[in-house]
Amino acid sequence: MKPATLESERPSARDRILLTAHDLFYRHGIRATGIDLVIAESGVAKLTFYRHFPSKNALVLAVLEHRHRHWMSWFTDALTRHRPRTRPPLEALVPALAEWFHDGNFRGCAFLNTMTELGGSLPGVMAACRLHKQDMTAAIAGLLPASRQRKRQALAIAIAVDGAIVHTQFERDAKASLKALDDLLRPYLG
Amino acid sequence: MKPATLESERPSARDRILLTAHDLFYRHGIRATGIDLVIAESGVAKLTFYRHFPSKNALVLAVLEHRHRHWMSWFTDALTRHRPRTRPPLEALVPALAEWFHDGNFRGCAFLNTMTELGGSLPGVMAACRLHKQDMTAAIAGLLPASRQRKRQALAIAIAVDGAIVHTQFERDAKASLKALDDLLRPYLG
DNA sequence: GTCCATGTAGACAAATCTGTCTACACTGAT
DNA sequence: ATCAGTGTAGACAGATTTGTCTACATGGAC
Repeated sequence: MKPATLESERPSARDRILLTAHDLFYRHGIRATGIDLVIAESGVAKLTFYRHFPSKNALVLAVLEHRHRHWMSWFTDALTRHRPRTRPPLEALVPALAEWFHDGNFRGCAFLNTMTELGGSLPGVMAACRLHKQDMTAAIAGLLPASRQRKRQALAIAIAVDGAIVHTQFERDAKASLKALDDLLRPYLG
Repeated sequence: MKPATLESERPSARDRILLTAHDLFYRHGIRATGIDLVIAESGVAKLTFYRHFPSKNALVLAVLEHRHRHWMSWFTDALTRHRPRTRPPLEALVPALAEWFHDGNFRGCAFLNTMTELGGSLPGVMAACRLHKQDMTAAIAGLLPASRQRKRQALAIAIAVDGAIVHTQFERDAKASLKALDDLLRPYLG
């Protein structure tokens, strides 16, 4: 996952804020990350920050939106990269996730994390999280053969994936999680 | 899940603090819950609080310990209550979880929530979370027939359960989660 | 009776966090 | 040349949070 911006020029102030916040929020959590730190790390003045984002909450929502675009484009790309020629496309799922789980910066699903941190308190977070999971599930459904049970199967698989994500997050053992996920997926591989 | 204390007498100051904190932390998150609120809600003086718990962090760890005991005793009890006479014991799992998921106060796994909120920052939280999941997995293993793959199967099932927990948490649709979990478990039911 | 553990009420210090405000500099378009 | 937009630096207000401290009450053990 992620180069984020390959452009060689220095990104605009807004982008620097967004990317810095994305990193800090993901790494340390949102409530644990003060605005002042985001501002210092992105090398921007306080007034500049507040010109682009009216509040920390607005920044949080913008970061989630950015994260969603970024993650989904990585995910669909990884799925096509690992797509096997002859065998069922679903086999791409575990290798794709393996890329992510083995990334040194992996800290679970940003949407699940954000939701547990401030799901109830910041309106919009819940919706963003649902949208994200919905799109992830749809991408998984795209790997399954058309059938009357496709949606149902995709949901079960998405739930297994979420389990593997959180398990990797606290157990720090990507290999074991992936093997277990593979076990759970076996019946769906035809 | 839970009556917590059936004793008719007023619980001790320490217990009131512990139970109040448990509720508030679980419902609104830990960082979102100030010490002052815990103190006010448990009807205790500030000094009394600090005589029992040297800091908020100590309270957090005590609450997790309490939660672990409480949850595990509910879990094993629910599993035996739903144990079918003639069919495989694993069939008790979904009905047991259904009790929890349908509880109006359900807000996901307290350990996963706490870990995402302050896993890195408060030493001890990570360990408590691992211990909890380890014990949960062991309880699940107890439902499986002895075999060389029992541990491996229990891990896969525990991951599916965690997925169902978080899915219920953000989608608020216990029925769908439980059906999907049932799908995932089918191969393990013999 | 005295002492100690345990309790209540609430003021207070110190840190931290969000958001506002003043003052100034650079750049490109008109 | 001027002006609007965007930027920097940093002081400041106001709220909130954790944890300490003083002063006092009660009830059981010895």
